Amino acid sequence: MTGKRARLEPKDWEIGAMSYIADHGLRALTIIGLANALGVTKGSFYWHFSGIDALLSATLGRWEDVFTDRRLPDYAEIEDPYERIAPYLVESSERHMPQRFYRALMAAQDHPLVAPVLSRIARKRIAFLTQAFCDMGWQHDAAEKQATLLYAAYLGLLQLADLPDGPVTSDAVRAQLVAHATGLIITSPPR
Amino acid sequence: MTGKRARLEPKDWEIGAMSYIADHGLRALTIIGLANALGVTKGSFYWHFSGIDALLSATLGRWEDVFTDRRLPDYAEIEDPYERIAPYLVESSERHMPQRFYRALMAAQDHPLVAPVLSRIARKRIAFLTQAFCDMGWQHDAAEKQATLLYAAYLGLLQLADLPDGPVTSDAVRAQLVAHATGLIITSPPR
DNA sequence: ATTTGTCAATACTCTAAAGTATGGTAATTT
DNA sequence: AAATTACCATACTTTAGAGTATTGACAAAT
Repeated sequence: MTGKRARLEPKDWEIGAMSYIADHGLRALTIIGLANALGVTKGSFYWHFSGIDALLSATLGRWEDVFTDRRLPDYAEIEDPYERIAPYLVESSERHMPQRFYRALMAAQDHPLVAPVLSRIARKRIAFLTQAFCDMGWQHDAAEKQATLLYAAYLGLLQLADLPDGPVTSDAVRAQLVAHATGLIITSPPR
Repeated sequence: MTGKRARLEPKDWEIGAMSYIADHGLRALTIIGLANALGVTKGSFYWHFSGIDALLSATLGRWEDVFTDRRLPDYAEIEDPYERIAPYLVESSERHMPQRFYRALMAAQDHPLVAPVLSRIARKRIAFLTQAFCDMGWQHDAAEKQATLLYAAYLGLLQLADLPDGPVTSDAVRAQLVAHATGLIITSPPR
């Protein structure tokens, strides 16, 4: 026990919602459940937010900002385009909060608040990858296809990775697979 | 109006559940909602099934049987391994009921009844693809990685394909992408 | 034609979670 | 120190959907 009663601001709810969604899925998010997880009651929630949609919007906004908009520029500064893409793909084999949260969003693609976010993110990232492939010598058109394919593989791996008892459950297999995919997809253009 | 009152058997509920899930997602499936869609009330439902889990199990079983267990043997008889795989990948760019249902299941990977089904399906299909790559001259180990990667790309494309306003929304783009992926992944082993 | 069995409609109860209203407590301000 | 503000708890109401019990209608069998 902390002895002190919890005292929250909107940010805390948004971050709490992220882990909650990452852990239990978006559809499992309830005000009461999250309030419990944060050690308060919903009386607190309605002080900060008008309803569950308001919380969701804020949470999605924060996530898009922190994990995409602020990250891509950093990556973009890496000179070697290969080094710029590779670590990105490696992430697909990890299962930390951001990946798990992303998976939860994909699982709720049909949600009206989620769909536009996912579309934007996909586009931003594919644009980023396309640029990298261009820097490796690909024609823009082919680079875009290559980037999209890479992104699709990334999504699929993410998917397979948290399938219990699935074909890529073990860490070793996932690592090998990422290496394989990297070698096959992240290459210079064929002559 | 048919004039005749609807008169259903379990099979009808299972098939109805498939399209309902394909259309609205698994978590949106409710007994009352499905009953309405079928033109009856839940009084009918509880005659045929003990509860929603019973319906789900039956539906998943039917789907696994019809769309995987009965289909792979047919494909397997095709001589040319390339021809055996390619049409399979093309399916990822379609959005008919089976694909949409599959997507809905992926979106509910965490559901206790769904997870094992998805794991089995993934394994069966990857095994099938692995065999095909072996027939193309790949070593078993590399063939398996290649198959898994192909399957991941397949899942990712499925995902991207029904993202509204996403990067692969148009039919033309999807077709091009499938062609691109086919050329890159479904090849003879490198010498 | 009567009976029996099969399937569906109606009318309940029960539960989880949303949302609201109000009162309570700690921190900050004055 | 008193008052104000910010935040939280409690006690409601409301709603959707699960599940149950009973009654009703049509079909098949006898």
